[in-house]
Amino acid sequence: MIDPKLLRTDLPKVAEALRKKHYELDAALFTRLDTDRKERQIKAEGLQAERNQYSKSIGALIGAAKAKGDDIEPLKAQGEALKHAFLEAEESLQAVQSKIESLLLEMPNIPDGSVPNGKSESDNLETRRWGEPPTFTFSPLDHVDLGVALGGLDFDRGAKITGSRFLQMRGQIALLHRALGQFMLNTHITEHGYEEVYTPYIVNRESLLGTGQLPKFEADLFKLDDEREYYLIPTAEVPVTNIFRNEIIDELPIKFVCHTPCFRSEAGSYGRDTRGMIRQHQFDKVEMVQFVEAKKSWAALDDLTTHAQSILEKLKLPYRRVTLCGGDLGFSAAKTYDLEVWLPSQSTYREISSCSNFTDFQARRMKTRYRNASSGQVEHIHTVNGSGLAVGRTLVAVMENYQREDGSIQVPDVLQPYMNSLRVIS
RNA sequence: GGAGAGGUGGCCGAGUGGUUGAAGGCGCACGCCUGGAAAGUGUGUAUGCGUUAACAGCGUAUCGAGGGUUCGAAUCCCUCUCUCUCCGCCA
Repeated sequence: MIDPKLLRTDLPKVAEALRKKHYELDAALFTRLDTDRKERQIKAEGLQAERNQYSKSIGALIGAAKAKGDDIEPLKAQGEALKHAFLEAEESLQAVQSKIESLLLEMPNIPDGSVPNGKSESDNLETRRWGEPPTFTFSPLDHVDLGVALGGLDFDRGAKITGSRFLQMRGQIALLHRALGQFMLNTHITEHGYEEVYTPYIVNRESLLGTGQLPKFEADLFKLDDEREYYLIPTAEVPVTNIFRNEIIDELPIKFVCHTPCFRSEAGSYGRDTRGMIRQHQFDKVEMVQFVEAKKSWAALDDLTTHAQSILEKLKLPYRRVTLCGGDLGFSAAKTYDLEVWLPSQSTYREISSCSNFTDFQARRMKTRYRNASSGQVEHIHTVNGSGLAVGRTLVAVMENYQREDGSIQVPDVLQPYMNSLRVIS
């Protein structure tokens, strides 16, 4: 959530910054609500102070009245009157505060000044390109044809077991998929300084509010039919980032990596990527999450992005990096770099990782803070996260880029130790 | 699923209706003491919100969460939640 103090002091500037995200901030509404809030809060707290003071003195007043033989009922009635005046003011304050809270919870993070203008994906800015797309002496197949022919990908049975956008993997393809996850996890642990965490795959509403999936994006989530309001995680970002919800952290930075399945309802994307495993309701992802001091989040984003890139480079998969434009930027992010891997079947680069700085936006929603050693003050931390990488899409990329004319797939060198030294999938 | 016991500050632990944001201890910070240290000793040591130039003062909230009773609730009542113990079941 955006710092309410910033909204009060610099409303036009915030509204202007949010326009880059194509969000129209209703400044008049906010000002009106906040003016009301201030007025009502001062009134309610004043009445409460009066009531507290009266309660403290009533013992003596009753004692004195009794000594004189006076009726003590008027004294109690006075207390009652104070209570009712306060409760009325309190109720009116609550009403306006909950309106402000809803408004704040639906307001996206402020994009960083360096974020390019633009409306959609096509306005994203390419900032890096690595590797050469492979050239084939035959016409390359897509991962569906390759995987089905190898008996490793089974979309029909996935659909039978569950429904569309689910798949089953088998044999050496399933092994390749598992090897990719293990390789990514191990690399981040041993080479990039992350600590492994295992978390629940089902989260509550508070956690989703904390990272920003709720209240606005309920439709993207799978919700359990249960009175407890539980949801399947759409990304490990949710459970991992919420580890420190409502906590004050002593030692920063903290770097976690977590391999989980992710569940997305993909509502509203019915026509897109219907073929293959690019867009599934369930996919595996290795997620990196960093908790850092406010001053250090931009360096952390650069750092984390190179960690994701190194996975692609070790796998020798050609990719490019784009900086998302304002219109394509997610709700909670201040800035995002997407990594896109080359897919021969589509002759294009497709998203395989998304690395973002959320500044203090998630931390404010989660109330995650740290004690600034130099100032002694408690401050909100910054959160930075990114995929390192989406495992399903990496499988697609390996299959397509490493395919051979006979339909077999060469195993990338770095994966062989994870696959019992298997060199070719056939 | 059944039965019972509990959730108080960074930690331990008092506190069953009225100067309790909360005794006491530990830890931590700073000072005194000391040649230096330990011991001893003194002071301080939660977070949010509001007001404010102020991280000064003042006000307000918070004793798992929410609701209720009362002039007044950490203390009484209700609901939820989490933890622990025993039985059952089970990966």
